[in-house]
Amino acid sequence: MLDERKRRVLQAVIDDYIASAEPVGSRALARKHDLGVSPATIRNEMADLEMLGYLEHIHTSSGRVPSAKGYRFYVDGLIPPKPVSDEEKVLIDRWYQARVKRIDEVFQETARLISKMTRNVSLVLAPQVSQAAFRCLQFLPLDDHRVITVLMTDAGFVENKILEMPDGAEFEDFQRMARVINRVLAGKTIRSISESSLQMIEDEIQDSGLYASALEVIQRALDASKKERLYLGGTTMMLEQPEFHDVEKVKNLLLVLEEEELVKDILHAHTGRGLEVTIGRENENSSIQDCSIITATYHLDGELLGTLAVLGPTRMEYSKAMSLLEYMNTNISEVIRKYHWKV
Amino acid sequence: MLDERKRRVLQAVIDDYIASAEPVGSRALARKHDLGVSPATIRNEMADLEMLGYLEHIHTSSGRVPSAKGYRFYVDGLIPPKPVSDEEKVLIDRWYQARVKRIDEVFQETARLISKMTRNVSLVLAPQVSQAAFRCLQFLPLDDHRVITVLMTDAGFVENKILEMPDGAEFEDFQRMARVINRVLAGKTIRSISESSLQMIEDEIQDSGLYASALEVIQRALDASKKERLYLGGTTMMLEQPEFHDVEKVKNLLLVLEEEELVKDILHAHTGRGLEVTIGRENENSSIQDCSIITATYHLDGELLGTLAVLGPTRMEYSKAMSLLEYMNTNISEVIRKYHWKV
DNA sequence: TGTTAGCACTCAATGTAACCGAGTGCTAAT
DNA sequence: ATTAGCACTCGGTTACATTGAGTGCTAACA
Repeated sequence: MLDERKRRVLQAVIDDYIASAEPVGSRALARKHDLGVSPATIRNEMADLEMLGYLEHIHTSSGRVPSAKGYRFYVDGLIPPKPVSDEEKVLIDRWYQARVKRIDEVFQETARLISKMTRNVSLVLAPQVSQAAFRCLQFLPLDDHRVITVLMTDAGFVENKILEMPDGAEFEDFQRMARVINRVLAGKTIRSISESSLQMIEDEIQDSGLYASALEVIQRALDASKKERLYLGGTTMMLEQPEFHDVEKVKNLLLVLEEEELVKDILHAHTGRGLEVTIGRENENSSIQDCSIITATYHLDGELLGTLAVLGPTRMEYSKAMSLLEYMNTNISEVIRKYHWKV
Repeated sequence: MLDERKRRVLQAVIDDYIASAEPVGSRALARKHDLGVSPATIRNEMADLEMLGYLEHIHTSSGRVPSAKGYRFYVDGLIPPKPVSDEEKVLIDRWYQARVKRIDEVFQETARLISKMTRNVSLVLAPQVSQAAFRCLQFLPLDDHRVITVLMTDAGFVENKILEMPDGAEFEDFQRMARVINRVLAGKTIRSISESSLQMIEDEIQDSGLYASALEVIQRALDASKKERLYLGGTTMMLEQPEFHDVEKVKNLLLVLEEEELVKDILHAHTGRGLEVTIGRENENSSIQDCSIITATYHLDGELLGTLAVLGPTRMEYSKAMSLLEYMNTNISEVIRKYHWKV
């Protein structure tokens, strides 16, 4: 374990580097933070820290830069508390109370706020619709051979999908089907709609001669609702970070972010209860190994609903991002509770 | 008017510059395009073209670059036809025929295809929902004091919005209202729902004591449907263009593109029937004055529905982008016709 | 008279050398 | 154990010469 002074030096180095994005040297360090020792001593300490793997050296005679291990130690223990400021809280709260919104706006704006305040990319994974309670399914005629299926849930999600009517089917049939479906599924969580529920529907519908297509229709409507939605924010902001002054890097990162499934996988890797920080190489995905991700999962009644995350260069303001995520987390949980989300 | 040879030289210069992004000189020009004259002659012609304002010179002794006027002349007359290749057509057609989709997916994918094939940013402005025919409005209870309003149109658009119930209102009241509304508005274009229609509804509802909130509720549901939707594609692609190797430029452009209203205004400036090309300084908006926009409007029964556009550096492949837009335009018109869009 | 070869000239880009300065590592003094 | 001092490193900057693609002009040419 590092002694007190080493820890202070390490913290000073990292704080400095996060603020300046430049390798930090002993003299500058002694000047800014008063550690009560001379640059020479700091040099010795830094050499030790490098031996131990917490700092890195590009070459002799350029300042030190934190290593992944250094950031890890920093995040796990040294990190200075940097609570969300009151003005920021006001800003956020005002927004959340502003007015009743469609639930997807809530997620979109949450992403926007997070990225605006951390100046990094933010990611918000919204709960699967399938975790909400089924409210009703309606069919509406679109034209002679197509119907619109509208699925509604407690949380205010409305999912719609165009279905082709099987040959010979009449819209009347769909309406009858809707009545059956709604009766059987009323109040159920979408996810919990199991084989047995579908079986019941099947049984009821069978006499009407619609059996063949009925299950498929429901299945497709439900499938559409299983998709988790991903909201991105601040892809522009990241251009302000010095590490993204290189267009190649920007392009790589943007390409990753465009792959929705890939991003979801990355987020799904973090399902722990509290905040999780993944630093540089710790990331599975090699194209973001010079980035860090902070994730926060939100829950209701102990059930995992979704994830908030900040993605930035390893040199990111961990403290700020972490406290902000924590704060937004409580906010979004609150909103979801208000919307009567059922699990 | 330029004589034949000048036109050929101008075209060669622009073609070359579009392909290479480098100022083009007389020697190289003579080598690649065989114009049948020596570099010296080409130099003379280029000097003339510069006099006339079609070409520009950063300084003595670097090749020529087309001026806005040069591009304009090129676009208006010289442009080599570069039809969409058969493979590309196959690719596009296959996609369009793939399966029945939600209409918003059609627009989103159209944007993606355009940007993918032009390697530039694409913009797709979808028709206002209000240009579609009203199909039905439904209220669904969300909780004690809120209802979900679902508005459906012929074209398969489903718009939903959460409304707060006025104090003392019962969900029953909303259902009665819905019946009235649906009867009165059936078959009307949403845009054409005028004061008189609303008046009729008002009259019918009045006795029920709901008058005060009824109009407002409908109005808000309709308002939500007035919004045109904008779909963007290929913001990543543009990073491949050499003019965007500078992060500052990228940032500026991305900032503009983030301002949805601004972008819509830019597109609204072009309502002409065919393709319109706006080159560099011709753009009103100063932050895109080193870009060109090509717009194509699509129509149904003579009525303007929406816009497809490509946004790229002034040095863009006009010919390709133009023919592609034209092709996509017929495609999307076709799709819309199939979807029974009513104006 | 229009075209072309030749040539002097220009200027961005590239390469090279010198220098500066922030920073280190080591040693010796405190 | 700490620190002052000093030699050394190396990226970054500046200055300067070189290169090469390109022009403009003039004179020769068809």
